[in-house]
Amino acid sequence: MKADAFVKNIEVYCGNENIRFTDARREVAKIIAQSDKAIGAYDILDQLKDVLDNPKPPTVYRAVEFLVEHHFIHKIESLNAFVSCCTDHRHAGSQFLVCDKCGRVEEAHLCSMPESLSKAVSKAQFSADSWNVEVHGLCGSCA
Amino acid sequence: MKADAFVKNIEVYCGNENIRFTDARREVAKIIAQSDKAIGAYDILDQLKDVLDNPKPPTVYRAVEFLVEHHFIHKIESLNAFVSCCTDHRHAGSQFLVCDKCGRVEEAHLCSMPESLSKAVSKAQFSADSWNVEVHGLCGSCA
DNA sequence: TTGAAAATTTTACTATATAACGCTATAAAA
DNA sequence: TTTTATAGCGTTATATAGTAAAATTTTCAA
Repeated sequence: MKADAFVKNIEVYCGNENIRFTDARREVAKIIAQSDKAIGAYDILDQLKDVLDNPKPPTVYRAVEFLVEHHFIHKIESLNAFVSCCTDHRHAGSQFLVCDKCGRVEEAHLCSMPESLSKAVSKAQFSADSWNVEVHGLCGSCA
Repeated sequence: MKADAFVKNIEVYCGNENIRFTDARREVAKIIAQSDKAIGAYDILDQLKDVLDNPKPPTVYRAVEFLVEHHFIHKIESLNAFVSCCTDHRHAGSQFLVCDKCGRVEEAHLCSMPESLSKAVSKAQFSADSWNVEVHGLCGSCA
């Protein structure tokens, strides 16, 4: 099961790094990994109520903050929702293909910032820390 | 003055297209153009109170919806805020450089989707309608 | 001058996100 | 083992962002 492997992976990471993997973090991670779409904080909260005692918004937001910081999940800004990150790599950049019909989100994996973009960045004398692309449209199954 | 020219431009457009340029639309456009940063809906609302009689959130949201639809402003998703669009072109894609220090937003102007990205999109058999890039970092003056 | 279309106003509400504060658990040092 | 520092949590309250729906007004053309 995908979600279990995902959680296991975080567990190992936290063990190595001496970071605490608390119940709230574990359950939120699991909920996000189990969802086949990007999932919003309050939907996470609803599901969290089944496994934790009376969780409140900050419980969710703290957990997602943790998971984002450590690159286990991403926030899709145009949806105010979260997806699990399937791969391991640390990246300054992320790219998502968001299907406006079925809601599924696929992550692209560009190794580096596209040249036309990095040119524009340096032309503007801008120093980039992170970059995020969100492409909206229709996925293969919905097109 | 930049904001005046901006408003004038919309006025002309609306004249040509037979679209109404109401007070709310005009004032919201002016407020956004006058701001040197991306500005949120409720900050717009605050300023709007000085020039309109008791405006409420829907007043702002309708106006920005109009301005976004007609490509006069953009929404910066990672900030939940709006910037005026300096150029005229219709684009399926937009790119922003957001300074995390001073808050200024610069728009890049890629003519087309970067090749590495469009490759990833077609590889995923995805049909793209629109794409948006938000680069965070430090601008030239703040670096 | 009236009627259809477009836009607005208003009220109320839903959704998203964070501040603040005190308490608890854990880890690390003494 | 006790102390101490810190990370994390629970709780309350509230801030910020965004929308639904219905009544009303404005506009413009027939």
